[in-house]
Amino acid sequence: MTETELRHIAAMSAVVDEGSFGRAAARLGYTQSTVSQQISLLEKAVGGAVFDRPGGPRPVRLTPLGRVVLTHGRDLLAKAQAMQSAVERFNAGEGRIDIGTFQSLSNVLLPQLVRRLRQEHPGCDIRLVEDESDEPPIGEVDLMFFDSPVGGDVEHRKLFDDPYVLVAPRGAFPEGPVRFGRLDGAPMVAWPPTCDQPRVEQAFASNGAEPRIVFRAAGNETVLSMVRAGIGSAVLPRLVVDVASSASDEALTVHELVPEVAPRELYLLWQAGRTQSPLAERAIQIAVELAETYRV
Amino acid sequence: MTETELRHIAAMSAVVDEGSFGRAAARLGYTQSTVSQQISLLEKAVGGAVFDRPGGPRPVRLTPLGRVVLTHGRDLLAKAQAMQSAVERFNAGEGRIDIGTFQSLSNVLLPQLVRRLRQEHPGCDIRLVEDESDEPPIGEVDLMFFDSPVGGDVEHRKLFDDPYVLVAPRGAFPEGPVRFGRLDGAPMVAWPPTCDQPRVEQAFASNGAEPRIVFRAAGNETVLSMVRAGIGSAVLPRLVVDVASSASDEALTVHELVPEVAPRELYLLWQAGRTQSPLAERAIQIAVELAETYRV
DNA sequence: CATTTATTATCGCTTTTCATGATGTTGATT
DNA sequence: AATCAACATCATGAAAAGCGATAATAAATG
Repeated sequence: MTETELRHIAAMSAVVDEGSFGRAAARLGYTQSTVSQQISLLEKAVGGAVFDRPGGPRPVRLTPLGRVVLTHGRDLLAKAQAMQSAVERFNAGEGRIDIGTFQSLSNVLLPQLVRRLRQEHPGCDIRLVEDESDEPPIGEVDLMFFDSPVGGDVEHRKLFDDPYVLVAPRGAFPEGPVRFGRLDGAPMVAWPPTCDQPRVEQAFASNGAEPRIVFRAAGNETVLSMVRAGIGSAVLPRLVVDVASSASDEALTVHELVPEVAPRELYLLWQAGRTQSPLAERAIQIAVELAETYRV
Repeated sequence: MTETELRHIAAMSAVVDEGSFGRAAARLGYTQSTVSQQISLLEKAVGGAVFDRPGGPRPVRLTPLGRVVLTHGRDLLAKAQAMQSAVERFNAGEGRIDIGTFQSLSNVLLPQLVRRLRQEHPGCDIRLVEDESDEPPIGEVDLMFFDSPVGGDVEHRKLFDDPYVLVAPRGAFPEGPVRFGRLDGAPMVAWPPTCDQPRVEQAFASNGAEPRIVFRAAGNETVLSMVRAGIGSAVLPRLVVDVASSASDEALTVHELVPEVAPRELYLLWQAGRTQSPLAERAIQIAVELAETYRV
């Protein structure tokens, strides 16, 4: 038995609408002959006539079997169309995207990225997965921000370098660069030893300075508040400072460090060898564009 | 763009289940090559890859687009299968049949017909449309019992003749045939003047007898009860009497009429030129068979 | 490191199906 | 009887399905 084909059902549906094979053919862009054969094949497939052809100029009429086929068939056609439109929406970027991030990284670039994505694709569904554990949740997300180009099955794109700077209560240091030696024994506020905080403290050690860490907090805003309150200074990526405090913050001064600490790097990661959705592709593109504006 | 085909979606679904093109092919009775091409065509149709093929013995994995297609596609397949099974049930006679009838006609043959249909097709849906109006509801039913082979676009099959007999309270008449003349002025119970009751009264008239109708009721059982109660006699089709009263009904006697009244005829009608469902075909067949047993 | 193994992709070929245009058939209408 | 408006059928060329063989790939294995 031949397989029941969507286009045959479409033909049948059109015939029912139009009341004649010929008009149905015209509507579908086929020949009457073709429709005739399509219906014939459909009838072979379902094992019986779906139309009574009274002959002459009288319109064809559904048989009982035809009613059964039509009912289900239209359902089928509707579903097929739903699928097609879902695919089209997907390809137009109206899908869903899951972006992984770390709180300490996400403050700068992510909000702009999300804003532009939503602008371009109002229908899309953007989910942010924030995870402070050391285990990056890649594999569960489409895209992920991170500060190192993890190994393994992961592709990456470096976005920009974010140099570390010293943030101090106004007056604690004279304007201009500050040598690491000056920080030996100075009171410092810092992140907990996650992320690349260890790298910062490594930098102190290799410059022969041992800071006195008087407070640790994970939130960037919290750390800066402590500094503003004069509790101590902090070594933070520049973008964190720029974003979290206005440039003309009266209570703070920002100093370059000498010698320079290896800057924090920002990467966009995704699972290797995996086809991305158009939305994810676009997200990468936008992220790179935005990164340009930060790379001084 | 190529049209999205059910068989491609089926292939995709199988690939997802089996984790490999080859195994999917085996399951579907295709070659691996064929499945590969089917997926390729499907991908052309939806405008992007649905699988990531990592190469080597690693199983293929769905892309985001693939997930969209699979979700809708499986739905589509389910609907297609639902249609096929509906068609099969229909062809097996598990469909529905609407039978039109008149109460005064239906008591004899119909119950047996329904019983046998249900026996053969336990899943089928039999609906009886009883209509006492003079307008036969043909067109709204598949099959219809009637007492004349209506004209127009109606095909018919004569089932049997049902001769009229006289039913009387025991003792009212001597055993054996009764001449019409004997009924002149006799108390009679009768149907209301619908159906072919007029024909009966016509028979009286043309035989020079004028009965005294003391009661009219539409229900056969009611009429017979009246006769049993001695209120009068009745002229009824034989089958009505046979069915409604046991043959050895102590209170009744049954007499042939002389001269014979043109018997009531029972026809099975259906709309001409219309393909009947297998269930209806079978119903006609059974009705004819049953009719044989009544045709003396 | 070379080999094996488990995969998918591709090529050429045959068979089937699709769609067409021309022609035949049917039954009402004039 | 001729005409008209339907659907059916037939022959044909084009497209696609499906197959078998072969290549290509990447992990696993020795």
